[in-house]
Amino acid sequence: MAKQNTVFKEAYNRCLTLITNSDHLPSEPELGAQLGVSRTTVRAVLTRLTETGLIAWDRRDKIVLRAPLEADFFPTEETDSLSEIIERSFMRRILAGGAQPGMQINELELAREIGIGTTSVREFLIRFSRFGLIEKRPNSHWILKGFTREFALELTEVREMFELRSARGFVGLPDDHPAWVDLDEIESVHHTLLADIDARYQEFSELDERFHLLVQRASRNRFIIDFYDIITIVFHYHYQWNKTNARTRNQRALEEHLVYIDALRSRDPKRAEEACRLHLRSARETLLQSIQEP
Amino acid sequence: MAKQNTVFKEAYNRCLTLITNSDHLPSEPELGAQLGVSRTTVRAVLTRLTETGLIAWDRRDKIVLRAPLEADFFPTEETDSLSEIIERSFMRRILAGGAQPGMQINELELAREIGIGTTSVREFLIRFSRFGLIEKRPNSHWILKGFTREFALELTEVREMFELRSARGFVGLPDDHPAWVDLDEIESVHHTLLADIDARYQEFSELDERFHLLVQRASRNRFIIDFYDIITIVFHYHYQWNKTNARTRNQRALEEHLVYIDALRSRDPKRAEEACRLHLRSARETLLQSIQEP
DNA sequence: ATTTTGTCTTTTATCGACAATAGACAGATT
DNA sequence: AATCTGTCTATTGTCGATAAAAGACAAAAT
Repeated sequence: MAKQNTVFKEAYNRCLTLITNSDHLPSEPELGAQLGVSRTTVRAVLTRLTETGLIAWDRRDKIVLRAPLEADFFPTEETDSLSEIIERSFMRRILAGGAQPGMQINELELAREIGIGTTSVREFLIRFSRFGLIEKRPNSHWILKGFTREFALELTEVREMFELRSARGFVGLPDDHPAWVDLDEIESVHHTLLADIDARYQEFSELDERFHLLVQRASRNRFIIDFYDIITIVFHYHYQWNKTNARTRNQRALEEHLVYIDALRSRDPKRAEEACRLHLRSARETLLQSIQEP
Repeated sequence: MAKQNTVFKEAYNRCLTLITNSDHLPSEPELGAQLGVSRTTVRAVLTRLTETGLIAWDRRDKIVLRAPLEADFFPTEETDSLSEIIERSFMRRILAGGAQPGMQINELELAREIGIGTTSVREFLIRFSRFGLIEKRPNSHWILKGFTREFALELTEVREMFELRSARGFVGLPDDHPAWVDLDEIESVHHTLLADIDARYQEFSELDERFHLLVQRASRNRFIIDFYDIITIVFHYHYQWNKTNARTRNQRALEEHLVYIDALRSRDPKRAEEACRLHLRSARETLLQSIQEP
C-alpha cells in the first residue's frame, strides 16, 4: 500500500459523469486536462472502463457502450485523499469537544486510530501547525493549544486587519477587473439564497468563503491570502459542528454581505471600511459565542 | 542510521563546558534540566564522559578528573540538527542566486545532493512552504516562487501592519511589565555596538532580531509573533549573503532603533508610530536594494 | 505539421522498520 | 519525605522500499 489510488478513483468517477453526456470520449491529453490528471491516470481509467464494459477502446476510438450505473462509481469514502481524512478526523477531535487545551498529541496513537502510517500524520501535523492550534516540542510530543477564546480573538484580530486592507484594495480595483464580475455573481447568489433561506441556509458557509476570498485576493499579498486558509478551515468546521441558530445567523450575515458588497461597488473607501467593520464584528461575535469556556 | 544523535553530541559538548567550571556534576535530573535534554541522554553523556576518562561516575558521585581538551568536543558539523542543515543548504541555493523563479524543486534530487533521506526533505519543504517562497503542486513537484521584489514588498507590507500594531501594544504595557527591562538591556547593547561599530557591526543582525521580536511579543497575538519567523529567516540569510555597505547600513539602523526605543519609552503612541514607520521604511529600502531584478 | 498514442523513466506518497530520545515507575539513597 | 538512580517502555526522527502518479520521447496517425 505505497500510495492510495484516490486520484485514479476520483478521476474514474468523474469520467463516469462525462460518459453520461456523450457517446464517445476525447483524446487522452484532452481527457487528462478535463479531469486534471496525468495521461498515466487517464489510461488507467480508460483501461478500467474497457474492462467494465462501459466503453470500447481502440487507440483513438473510445466509444461509450452503456450509461454508467450507480454501482459503477467508487464509493466516496475511497476517493477522499489521505490528508482530507486525517484533517476531518483531527478537527472532529479538537473542535467537537473532548480535547482539553494542553493535551498531548501522540503521532503514533493518532495514526493507529485513523488506521494509517505515522509519516502521513506527521506531515499533516506539520502542515496544520501553521494554524496556531498545536505546537511542537522537538523530539517530543505535540501540544494542543485548543480552540479557545484567545485563539478566536487573535485570529479575528488579524483577520480584521487583513480584510480592511483588502477591502481598501478592492475599491481601488480598475473598472475592468474581473473581480467586479465575480462580485456581481456572488451577489446574485446571495439574493437566491435569501429568497429561499429556510431551505438553503446551510449553503451560506461555502458562499461566505467564496465572497471573503474574493475580497482578500484584492490585497495581492500572498501572506494575506494564505492567512485566509486559517479562517476558512476554522469557520468551515465551526459551522459544521455548531448549528445553534444557524438559520438566523446566516440570514443576518447574508444581509450584511449585501450591504458590504454595495459599499465595495460604491468605490467609496470610507463606506467599504464601515460595512466591512460591521460585518466582521458580528462574525467575531458569532464565533465567540460558540466557544464554551469554563 | 534511524536518527541522528545530534541531541546527544550537542548535550555532550555543552556538558564539557560545564565541567570546565566545576569539579563535580549535579544529579541526573538537574543536569537534564540544565542541558535541556532527557535523563536518557544525560546518562548517555555521563557514560561517554566516563569512558573518555573525563569523570569518575559512581551513582551520585560524578567527579571531574581532568579539564576537557579541544579534541574532546564533537565537531560543530556533527551537532547541527538535520533540519538546520537542510535549511542552510536550501536557503543558499535560493537566496545566493542561481535559482530562477518558476524553477521546479525536486525532493529526490535535493535529498541526494544533501545526502539525506527524502522524508526529511519533504518535511522541511512542508514547514518551509509557509514562508511563501515555494508552492506545492499536489502529486507533483514544488515550484520555487523566488525571492523577488514582489515577495519583499508583500512581506514588508504585512510586517509594517503587524509591527505598527505591536508598537501600539508596547506603549500600552503596564510599567511593571518585564518587557521594559528587556528594552533597557537591548538599548544598552545598542550603545555598546555603536561605540565600537567598525569592529562589531556584524553583531547587528542578531540584535535586530531580538529587538523586533520583543516588540512583536507585545501584540500577544500568536499569528503576529509567528509571522516574525518569516522576517527573521529572510533577514538572517539576507544579511549573510549580502554584505555591501553592511557597516553603514547597520549603523544607521542602530541609530533608528535608538529613536524608536526612546519613542516606545515615552508611552506616546503617536511618537512610537512615527519612529516605527521611519525605521521600517528604511529597512524595506535596504531589503529592496539587495534584490537584483532583470 | 500537429496531435495522439505506446512505451519507458522519474518522482511522489505512503508504509514499516529501527536507533535516538523521551518518559514512567519502583526501589534505593539521603 | 523528598530526591535520585536503575530499568524498562513508548515515541519520535530518519531511512529505504514500493505502488501510484506524473511526465518524457519517439513512433504512429491524422
